[in-house]
Amino acid sequence: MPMGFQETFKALSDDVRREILLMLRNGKKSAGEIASCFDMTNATVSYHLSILKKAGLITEEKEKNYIFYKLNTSVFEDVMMWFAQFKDGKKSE
Amino acid sequence: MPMGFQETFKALSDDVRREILLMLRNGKKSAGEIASCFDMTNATVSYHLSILKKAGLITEEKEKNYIFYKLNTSVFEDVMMWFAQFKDGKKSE
DNA sequence: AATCTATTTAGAAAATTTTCTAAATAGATT
DNA sequence: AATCTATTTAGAAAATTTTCTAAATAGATT
Repeated sequence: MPMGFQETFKALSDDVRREILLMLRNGKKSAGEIASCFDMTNATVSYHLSILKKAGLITEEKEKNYIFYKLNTSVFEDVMMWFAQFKDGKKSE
Repeated sequence: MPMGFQETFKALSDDVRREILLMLRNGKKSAGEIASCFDMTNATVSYHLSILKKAGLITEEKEKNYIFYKLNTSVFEDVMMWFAQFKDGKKSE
């Protein structure tokens, strides 16, 4: 689903979106719960959620008329891998 | 020096800048050497270098009339730490 | 079926980022 | 001292991102 690193790193480059990710560490939260933590409209938070979703960092789950979001840890692993290239990278290159 | 994560993640969110970082894995390179790998003006690459420098991801070193850039691995460690928060984060929180 | 509740989508304005051209800087060479 | 070489800075244009308001969607309740 995620188009690649460009999209994922762009998603990670915003304070609000990183805050959302931290917020989801201990389990899923609805769009409304997430939005209530910020001083911006629900529409704007929804925009940020869509960016995180496109980047593959979160997934959604509909229940009643709520939409719950939760972390997709596998993409975090991928980003970690990218950083691993800088750990004593001299050997393989 | 780096103002914090916002700046560092913003710096990492651009393809050109991530490419520069990869390019510096096997040692320092001058601004000109770096610029020659891209299809953009030296001035533009200089702009990207300044963003990476402000983010603390690279440092510069003047020699003759060249300016050499190299990775500052300690800031990479810091970013890795941020990601570590998502690794089985349930216990401590 | 009408209404309510939670959320997203569309479209526009504001803010930020990226890129360029032209000029500036600064050390090295003639 | 004049010039050359490598690089950056300034300022503007173009592109992208963030935010808002208003309207749309869709499932739940009355």
